[in-house]
Amino acid sequence: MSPVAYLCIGKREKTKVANRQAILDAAREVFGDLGYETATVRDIIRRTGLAAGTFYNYYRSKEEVFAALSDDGARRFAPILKKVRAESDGFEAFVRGAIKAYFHFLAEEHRSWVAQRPAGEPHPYFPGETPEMTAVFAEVRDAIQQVLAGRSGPTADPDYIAAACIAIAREIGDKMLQRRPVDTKAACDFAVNMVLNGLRGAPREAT
Amino acid sequence: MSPVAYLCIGKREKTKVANRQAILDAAREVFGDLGYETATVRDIIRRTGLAAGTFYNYYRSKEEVFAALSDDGARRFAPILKKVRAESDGFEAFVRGAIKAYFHFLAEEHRSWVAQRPAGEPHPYFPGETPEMTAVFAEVRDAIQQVLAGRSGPTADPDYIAAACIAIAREIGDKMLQRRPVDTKAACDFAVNMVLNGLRGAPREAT
Amino acid sequence: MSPVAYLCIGKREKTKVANRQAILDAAREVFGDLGYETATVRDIIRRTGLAAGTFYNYYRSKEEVFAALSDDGARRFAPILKKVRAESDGFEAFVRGAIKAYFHFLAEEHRSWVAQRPAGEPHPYFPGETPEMTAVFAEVRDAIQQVLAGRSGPTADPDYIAAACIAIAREIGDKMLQRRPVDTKAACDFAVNMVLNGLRGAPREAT
Amino acid sequence: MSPVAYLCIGKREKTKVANRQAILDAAREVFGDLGYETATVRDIIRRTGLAAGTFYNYYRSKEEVFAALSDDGARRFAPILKKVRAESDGFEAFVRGAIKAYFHFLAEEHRSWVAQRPAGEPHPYFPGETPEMTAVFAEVRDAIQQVLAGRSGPTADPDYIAAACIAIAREIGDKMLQRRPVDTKAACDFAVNMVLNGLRGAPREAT
DNA sequence: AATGAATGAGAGTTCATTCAT
DNA sequence: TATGAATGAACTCTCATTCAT
Repeated sequence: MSPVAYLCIGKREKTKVANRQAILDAAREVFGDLGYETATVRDIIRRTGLAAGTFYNYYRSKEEVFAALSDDGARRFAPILKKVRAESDGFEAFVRGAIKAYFHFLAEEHRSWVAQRPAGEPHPYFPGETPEMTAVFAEVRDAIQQVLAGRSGPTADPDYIAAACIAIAREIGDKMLQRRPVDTKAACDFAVNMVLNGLRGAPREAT
Repeated sequence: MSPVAYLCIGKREKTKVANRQAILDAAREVFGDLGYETATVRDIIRRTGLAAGTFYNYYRSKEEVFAALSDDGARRFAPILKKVRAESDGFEAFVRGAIKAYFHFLAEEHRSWVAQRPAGEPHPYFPGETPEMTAVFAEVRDAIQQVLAGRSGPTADPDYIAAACIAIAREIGDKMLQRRPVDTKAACDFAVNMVLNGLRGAPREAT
Repeated sequence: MSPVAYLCIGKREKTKVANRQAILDAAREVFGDLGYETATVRDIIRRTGLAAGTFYNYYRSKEEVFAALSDDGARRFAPILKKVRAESDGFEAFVRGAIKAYFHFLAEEHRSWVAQRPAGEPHPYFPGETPEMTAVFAEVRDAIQQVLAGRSGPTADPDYIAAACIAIAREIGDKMLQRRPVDTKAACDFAVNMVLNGLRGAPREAT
Repeated sequence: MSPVAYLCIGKREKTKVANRQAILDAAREVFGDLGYETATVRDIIRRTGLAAGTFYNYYRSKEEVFAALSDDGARRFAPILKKVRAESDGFEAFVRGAIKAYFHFLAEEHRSWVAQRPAGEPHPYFPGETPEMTAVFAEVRDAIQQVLAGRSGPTADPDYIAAACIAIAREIGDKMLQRRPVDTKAACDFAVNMVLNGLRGAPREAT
């Protein structure tokens, strides 16, 4: 409408992108604070300062913004993980690199989504179940299984192995974030040790 | 009330007990299917065929039936765990016994509560987060920490150790239940191996 | 069934009367404490120690027990009022006698039904609206109107007069019960004065 | 929000105000018909034709709409009463003015809230207990007591006096509204007479 | 595109009443 | 007749979503 509309990136355009991001950020915080079920769309848009209806211009539902959050997390962690794989020489190096990367990613993320586990609530929402992390774990699982598949000799139960590794990383990562100060080095050492020593027995059986 | 109440149980008492159990069972299923938050009291009573109000003759709220479920699970697992501790000679024996007991408990339980993870749902409720298991894990954590505390020499990070052990047991137990046939022996071997080997490194650091 | 059933007044018979009275008494208390609307049938039967269903053997509904309470109150006050009328010589004597009788009746009644006016509640239930008193006022209204009708010369607005007298008696009676000590004499004097002097003007107009 | 909000009112704002008023009016009617306790939020919104949830966009609870109604009534009557006090020379003039003002206020109000006393109902809600009137009476009580306090010589029981005056005004006002045609003049004369003559005796005692 | 009031299905819960025992 | 568990309609209130502005 305005004659210069095609010259500058319209304020509207910028707002559109900014709003999408604002909603995403707010959703991350709110899901972190309240959990997926407890969180309401109102909680999310209230935190953005936008109007209720505006939410639906960007996401069709609470579920969709959750999915978007997963994508977002995965999209940021995926390249990190890929780099680790490329640079790792052997399974041990990969495990060490991946856990380290994950713990740093965890620590550096907005702490906003760290679950505030409300005491009385029976069903807390914990970091590893964050939309972002759910997607991350899927990536990790694939990576582990591909690495294992590439190893010489048949490997015992790659599905169990991936599950156990992720369980350890998730649980220790969670505990790590609850401590002050957050000590990624110590957590990393513990988790890597646990995984590598733990697996030392298992694959051997298969040899 | 009647002095012979414990000898002859009237039909009323029988249905009362049966209803209480029916609600508990329905709640287990519904929580398993939908998760604590999504599940509604109506979902629970609908599954029993009872009337809406009847739920409140037995439990005062959704939260209370959840707690009852936790108690129920814990009450049944606690003595098993205690027996394992009493009969175990050393940490390894305890771990082996506890994991075995847990996996058998898991397998023998009503399969009713096995989460049906509906594909599209963003926030599944998985077995290890079952009310029953939540309580069980608390018991296990205590047991591990007591056993660790009793060992000679300072041990590295009992909190991390307990967390990792439980994470493995939970995750592998979950995976185990998803396979057909359910092979407790294999799952048990894997988990025990993982835990014992995994920990072999960690405590050593502390010596 | 028992062979002597027709000889003695069965325990059942006695219980039946006693239960009816117990429910009535409980209802009086509960209506007094909570108000008609807030009070529940459960509240009433709980106070009697009887079972929920038993209530319905005696009264068909909450409304019916309320009506019974009204009758009860009226039945006890009616003869008192009748006696006052019979013994009163002239309007003044009647008013004096009736107010005195009412205030004593009020003071001597079980204090149970004195409204506990819960502070925050917007709509308290006050003594004059007690089922018993509602019926009493109807009687008084009739008495006043009959007395006025019997007087020589047409009287101004007997309906207004009755309303005003009752309003004063009710309101002052209420206030009286709230004071410690309860001083029926002072309240009585005030109310009688108010009514008699107040009316002195009104009927005169009609002469 | 818009800087000219007070100049041009958008259609939205208009309906918003209209809805708020519609709910208030409906509440007045419903409270009048059913009484505070019996009335439900559903009853209120049903009468407006709005959706159930809409009620909560305006009032947080039944209690809040009741309070709003009280405020509304008091806000409109308070200035009238204040004017009467300012213009009245002496107690008699004040009483006469206040009662007249009250009766006119009563008559001119939306008749909507005139209680429809359904015959069978055991616990009618009568005008004087209307949320609006409850607030009004509090004001009147204060006014009477202040006027009495300002009089020369100690006065007998100002609390009883206020109670009696209000009782008369309330009751006669109520009766007045039930008659056709509504004759404020007659009711006013009767009530004023009653109050002034009635009090003529009482204060004298104290002299 | 942004707004925010309106919507109405559905949540948890209560309670007068019924009915098998 | 007494019991008290079962019933289910109705309540207050929430919230994802729609839609007129």
